[in-house]
Amino acid sequence: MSRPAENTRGSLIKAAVHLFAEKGFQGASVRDIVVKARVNQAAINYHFKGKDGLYLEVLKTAFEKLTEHAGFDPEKLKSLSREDALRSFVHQQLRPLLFRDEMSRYIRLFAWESAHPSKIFLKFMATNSVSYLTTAVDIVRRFLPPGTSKRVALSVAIWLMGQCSIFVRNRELFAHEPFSITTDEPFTDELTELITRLAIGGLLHASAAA
Amino acid sequence: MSRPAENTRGSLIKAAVHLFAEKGFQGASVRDIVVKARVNQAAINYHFKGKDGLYLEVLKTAFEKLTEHAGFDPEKLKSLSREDALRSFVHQQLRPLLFRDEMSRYIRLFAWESAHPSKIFLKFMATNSVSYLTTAVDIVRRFLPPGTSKRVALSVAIWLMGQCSIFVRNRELFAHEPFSITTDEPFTDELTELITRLAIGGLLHASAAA
DNA sequence: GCTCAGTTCAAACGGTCGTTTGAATTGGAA
DNA sequence: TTCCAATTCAAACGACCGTTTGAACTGAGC
Repeated sequence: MSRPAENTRGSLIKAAVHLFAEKGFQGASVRDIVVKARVNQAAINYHFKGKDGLYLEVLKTAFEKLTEHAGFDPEKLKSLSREDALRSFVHQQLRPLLFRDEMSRYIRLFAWESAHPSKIFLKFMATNSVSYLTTAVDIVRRFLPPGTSKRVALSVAIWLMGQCSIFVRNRELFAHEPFSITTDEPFTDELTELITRLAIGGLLHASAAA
Repeated sequence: MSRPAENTRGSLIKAAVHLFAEKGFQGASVRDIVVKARVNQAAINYHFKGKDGLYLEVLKTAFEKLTEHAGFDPEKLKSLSREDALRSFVHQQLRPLLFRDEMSRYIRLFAWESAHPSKIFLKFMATNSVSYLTTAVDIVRRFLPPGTSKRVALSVAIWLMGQCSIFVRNRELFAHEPFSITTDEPFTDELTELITRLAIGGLLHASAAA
């Protein structure tokens, strides 16, 4: 295998990340991508067996980078108190706020999918999202009563992630009027504390009521 | 002008609302729309000067209906207890989960826009998102200490909306493996109660700590 | 030198897209 | 009834889509 082959693959993925993030899967044509990547038209089909294959590879890259930057260790969380584990989780969820450029492109990729997920994305999520989710479920279960159903625990885990994701997802919108929220490190730390406190309160309250 | 002309316009808009909401602007073809509306292929160009013109009209309709229906009455919320006001707000936010009424379809139209906002949509958000947000701020302020800063109150309001929006935004994703959450009416009601309880707990806890 | 996978390339394929065309149809006004 | 503008219609247009093709090129191994 010659070296240029890897170059072609790499530049195709890089160009595809940019264009899929900007225009979505349907909006970015293979011709747009090969022009940006400076490779031949047929390269996508040769290296990735079609546009779908390239997209799958892009999703893999995005997920890897996101989890890598989030970088939480499920084992480490278990050694912490439930409050500290929750705080650590929230902090990691909010970390993309600090990495503006590359990370926001990956988040944007997933934003496209949430409205109408493609089959590729669904297949991908079915296998790859489990670790994220089980971590969240494990944390909230330490606050919930022992008998709490799977469905409720799952809902609460999603509830927890929603409190963080809205800030991450709409970071650009909130940066402008009338919100004017600048997501620098002090704000992120402050927000981590705020959300952690709010979430713990909710969990304890719901737990006591049940 | 004859009567059938208005029928054609109306059924085109109605069909377009359905298909744009379901598939997005790019995903819904003019052929899909005219088939669903049971009109001729050329009707869109005759009545709306193209697919863009139809989309503009659809967005206008959605804007009108949403602002006119407004979701809820801020005055009415003030007459309720703070707990009931919160529950009402949460319930309203979760309404799109049921995907039954036309209002949910309009909200879904905007979900598509959030990934790749058009200029029309951005102008709309600048003027209309404020009312939603101030409503949320008003509600959370009834739980927070009197001296709470504007910035914190705003963050808490966003926090509250995030808990609901994650379910709405990712409804379709959560419907599949490994989540398998079917958002029927019983579940939505249950979720309303759950989120309300969690949110109230968080607000009281944060309030007491401050 | 020659061989031969691996890789790149220009060109074309069949299909769908949004839009245009020009004739046929409709229904109220003269 | 005749007229005429508004509307509907079947058919086609050109552009773009993802993909395929077969030949040309590349470079390590013999």
